[in-house]
Amino acid sequence: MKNRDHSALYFFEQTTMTKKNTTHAPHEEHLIKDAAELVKSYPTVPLTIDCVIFGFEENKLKVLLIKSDLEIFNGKLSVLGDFVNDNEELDDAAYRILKERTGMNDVFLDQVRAFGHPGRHPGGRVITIAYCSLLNINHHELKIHANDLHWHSVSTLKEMAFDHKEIVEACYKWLQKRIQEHPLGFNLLADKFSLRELQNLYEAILGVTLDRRNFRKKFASMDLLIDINEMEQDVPHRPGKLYKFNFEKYEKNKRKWVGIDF
Amino acid sequence: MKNRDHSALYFFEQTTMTKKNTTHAPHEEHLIKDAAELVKSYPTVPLTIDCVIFGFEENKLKVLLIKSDLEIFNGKLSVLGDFVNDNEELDDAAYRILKERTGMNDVFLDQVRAFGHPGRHPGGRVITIAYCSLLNINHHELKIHANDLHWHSVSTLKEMAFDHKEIVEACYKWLQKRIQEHPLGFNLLADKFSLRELQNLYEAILGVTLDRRNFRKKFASMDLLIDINEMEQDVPHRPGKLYKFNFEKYEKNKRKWVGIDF
DNA sequence: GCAAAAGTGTTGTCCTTACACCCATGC
DNA sequence: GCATGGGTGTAAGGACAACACTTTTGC
Repeated sequence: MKNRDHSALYFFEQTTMTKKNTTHAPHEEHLIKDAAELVKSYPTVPLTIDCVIFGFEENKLKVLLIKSDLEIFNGKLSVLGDFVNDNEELDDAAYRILKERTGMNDVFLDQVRAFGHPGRHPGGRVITIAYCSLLNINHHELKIHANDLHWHSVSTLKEMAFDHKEIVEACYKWLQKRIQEHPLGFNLLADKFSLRELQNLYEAILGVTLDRRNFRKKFASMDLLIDINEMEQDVPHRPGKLYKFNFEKYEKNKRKWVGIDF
Repeated sequence: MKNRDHSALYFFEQTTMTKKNTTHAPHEEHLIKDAAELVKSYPTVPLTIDCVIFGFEENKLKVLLIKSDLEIFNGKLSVLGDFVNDNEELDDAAYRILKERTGMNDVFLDQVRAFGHPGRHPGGRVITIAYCSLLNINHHELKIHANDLHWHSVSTLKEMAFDHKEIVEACYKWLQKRIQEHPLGFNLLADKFSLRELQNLYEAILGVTLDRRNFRKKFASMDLLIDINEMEQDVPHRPGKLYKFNFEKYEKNKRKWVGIDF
């Protein structure tokens, strides 16, 4: 069968059961009538969500941490977590936790992945699903300081409670990848920002230094920044121009992506 | 504070507690001594894993499905799932399920994400974690045909049981992205393969047509294919050269990745 | 006037794309 | 000899990397 002459869509319009199946009669003898009973027979496990909330301040990437209130961890740091309520959407639970801890709910929040190592919680098996967020520290003064809630530099993380070091690192890698493919960064700058601030942010998150001219050219060629004809104020050097990100245009054009590269 | 003159690493060597913390005494009054009791107080939920196993045959991408044995779904299709045993690693559970259903365990398997919509299972709330795999259909004859296990064309999926349509689609998107950044595709070709086979695979998975010369140049420039000086046999046209993928070299060189693009 | 950062252009290299012809094999 | 896919090269355009000097402001 030839392919080259077919449009790509053609592949996706064909019926393709393998022959093997047609030689077997369907097995309909043991259908389960009571789904609820089936589910009751499953083992169950406590489920939590951990929110890894990154912020940016003084040109450093930070992450919001508390001291674990488990005595066994002896004051080690932990990310913000809580259990998921019965019949609560996972995403909703994540936003609830974020709101409970920071008062914010106008922040994107993405699921990263589940962590379920049986020994990860000293009190028994607990599955956790990590969510990741990025927000502007100066937009969210911490009103609660229970458990020593604070922004901690990502670069100086030592031991943490549970497997939270691993979770933070997984989220950090996820973030590094994500910020290169999506305009996350603008969520953690002020509404108006200078190109220098934008570059500092990328450099801090990616852990690299970038050529200033090339960086500016890159964003200029994307044509997604709006020059608002304002300048920085109160800086101890020549003030830079301020921009806004053109979210509308970004949403319209999105990403036409094909590019094998590994 | 200036950044431009510092190496990237410098950012990651600094201590950065915010001032806010130092103005608050630690709250040590309510430490929890009994972690097990704490965990016992959490709600629990059944946890399953669903394996979305993609295969490639006759230039079409397929996915391994069974008929749901829940009467309520009336024979609708479902991916391979099972609950996670007590104290079983999530990854282990995924490999166990894959092995139970296909007999295989030399296949990569990656977690995609968790699905936890409260209404997704008719028997009550069940959280599932989707794992995704890609394998060579011809390496794995299906020995079990319980529940009408079969390879189903990805392009003709209709309604499915549970939220499995959503899960398959999420995994398909994940796969499309993943195969462009990682050499997954070689797992589902024979050990020796022609460039045409490789291209067919990419075209089928990505749903595009690619220019043959450019495709070949791309892989030639990567220099990750080993020309084994053999030719295709028994093809009804001019035979092509056969290659192997140089996994060793790939592993050594990996990916030095920075490239903002959205 | 000095320190600090803003702003700006060019060149070379590489990657990507588009495109057309002859070749080897089976039938 | 014909049908099918294998194999190849080139030119143009775009993206990226490297690189240095002048300008503006606060102090």
